[in-house]
Amino acid sequence: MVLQKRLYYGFNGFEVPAMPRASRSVRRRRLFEKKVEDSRMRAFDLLATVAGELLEEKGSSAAPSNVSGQISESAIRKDSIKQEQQDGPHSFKPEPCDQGSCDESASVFVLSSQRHGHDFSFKEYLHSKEDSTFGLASVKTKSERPANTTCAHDFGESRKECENFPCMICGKHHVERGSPGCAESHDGKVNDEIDRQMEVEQPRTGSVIDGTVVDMFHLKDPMEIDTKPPALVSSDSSVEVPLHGIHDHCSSFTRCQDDVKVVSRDDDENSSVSTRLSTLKSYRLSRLGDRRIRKLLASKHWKAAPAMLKDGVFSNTESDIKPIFRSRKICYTHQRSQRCSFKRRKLFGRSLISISDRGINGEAVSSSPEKKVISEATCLGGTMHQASRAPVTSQKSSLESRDSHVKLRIKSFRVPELFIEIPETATVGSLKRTVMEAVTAVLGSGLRVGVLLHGKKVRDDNRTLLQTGISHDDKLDSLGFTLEPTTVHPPPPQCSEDCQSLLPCDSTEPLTRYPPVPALEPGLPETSPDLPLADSGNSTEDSYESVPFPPDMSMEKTTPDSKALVSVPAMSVEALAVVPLHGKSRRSELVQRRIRRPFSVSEVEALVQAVEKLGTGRWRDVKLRAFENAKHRTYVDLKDKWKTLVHTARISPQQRRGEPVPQELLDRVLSAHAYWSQQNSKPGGRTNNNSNRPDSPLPAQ
DNA sequence: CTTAGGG
DNA sequence: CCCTAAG
Repeated sequence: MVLQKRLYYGFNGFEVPAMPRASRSVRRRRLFEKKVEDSRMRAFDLLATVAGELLEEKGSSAAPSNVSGQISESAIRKDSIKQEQQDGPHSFKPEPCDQGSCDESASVFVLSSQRHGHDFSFKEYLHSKEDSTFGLASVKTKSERPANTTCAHDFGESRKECENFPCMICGKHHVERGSPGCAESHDGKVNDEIDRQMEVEQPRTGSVIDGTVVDMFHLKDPMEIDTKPPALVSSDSSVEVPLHGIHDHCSSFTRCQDDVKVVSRDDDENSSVSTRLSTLKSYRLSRLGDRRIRKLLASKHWKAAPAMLKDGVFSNTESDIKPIFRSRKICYTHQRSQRCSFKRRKLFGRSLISISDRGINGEAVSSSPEKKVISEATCLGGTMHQASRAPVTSQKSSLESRDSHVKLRIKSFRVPELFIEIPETATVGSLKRTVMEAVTAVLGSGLRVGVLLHGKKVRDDNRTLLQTGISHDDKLDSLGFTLEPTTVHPPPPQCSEDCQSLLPCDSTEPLTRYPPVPALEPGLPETSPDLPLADSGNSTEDSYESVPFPPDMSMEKTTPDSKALVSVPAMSVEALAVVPLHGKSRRSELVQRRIRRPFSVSEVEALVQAVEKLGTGRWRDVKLRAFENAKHRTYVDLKDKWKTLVHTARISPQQRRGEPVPQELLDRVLSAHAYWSQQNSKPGGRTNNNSNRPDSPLPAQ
């Protein structure tokens, strides 16, 4: 029946411009932390990495607020470079992909800062593929400083301790300060570790990219690493804050387009046209177990620990980051998760979104160790710098004061590769919507932010910025953020964990796939004839799918110059003291709230029509009837909308807000509401006659 | 999973 | 929209 050809597009990823910091009101929304029970919660791959700049609040309250939403890598580079030049303080140098076959491999942007005559640079950025719940990055210093310190921690072994996300804290600071213990782990030390690890791991995962070993390894739980709160930072606190940017080859959407792989095939044939396709298929198969999986996920992985909700202090930190996710909430309770799952299912409807390994691979590749890009840190004096250059004394004082804030500027997030499947007959519009959907789903299906400090992941959510050193510039040579999937994709039935680990990197298997967009298609199941409105509703629904995302979100138009300023308030030490470091809270995740999507008049009309026919109390049916294709409208949403409609209809027009709903509709709402209220209240009587379940249209209309 | 309601 | 208790 469905013989139309479908196109598969693979996006290697694209840049998502950073978002401006959300308003307090938005952030006020409580954040919950979810604990991931199953350590194996290996999300697939890391979705994005972000380079951020951190500023000490002091004096730089008016940090630049433009986000650079680079569209293409080159653009990014230029941008960055340009910016750098402007800012002066940092030297920025994109790492060229010099490796022969590394055409696709990414390049690493490195900003190094010069501190005490040493250059720091983001040397590599690696992501774990297996337990890819986390990405891993390591920082290498320009080795003027031999890596001789040794850390007692062995980062390797913990492959299975997924929960223990790898985290390395490379703190030059530490070295310089000669801190004892693991704190020393950093710089060369870590790198060595990594390199070694890589060597070891490589064969196992067999991930070789462009001849460069790009594998992942796992480190012990960062927590394990004695990341002691930075002692009051001293001296160099006035050092410039370097900006480290990391981008992989496909960091930008535009760029990815070049890379878009379009494979046209018959859905029922050539099941293995290419790796990608086969991959797609496998995913499709995996969908079969969707339900079961969801349940599993819900019960197994999402048994959130509401108890952690009160870890308050961190909430603050995270709340500030939250905006990045477009106000999406992450499931944190069992039920919630179910719902999320449900939604996800719906959202994906016939489409699954997959986040391919590419993301990770790409990232990893991008930072091939061999590549060396160390730009000399040069100029200083940018505004930001100046800010951070505040006298030590002031720094200290700021540290002491509980009001000190840390300001971060996230240049952009990178969303990993996406795969979508869409009929050839689909319109460009639907393609756009589909992509949007995919993006939305990916972004909304649960992402959490990872924080990288000096290329190392900071896993301890209970740590304050102060403790972590994020509030000290001297410790902030680089602060990075990563977007990580919170979803747990159960390993393919046929594959065991090992299998996964053995998956070749090259196979950019899509984790999610986007099926064709139904709308606009001729052969789509039409709505029942007796529901004209529903039809319109349906058709419109889809259009709603293309939720108007914030401009900066749309890949089509990104604002290159804008920069988001995300600030993370530093927490007072005292506050921290109160917060116990529960081991659990480590693996917590943020929950994002769904994006708000106001009902349009046409949607309202469809809703009204459906309710008139079905009555209240049958939201499921209403949904199916009028919003079947509106994946983002759940029956609960419809119910809620009806509730508000009734309310709206009762209040004076002046009190109404939002897109005005035609009075006519409101009248119908009241009418229907009254009718069904009565109908529902007196069920006893002649149920049959009067209101037969199926559909008893409102009498007088 | 659905409903129904409170938040 | 979210969150939940109930069914």
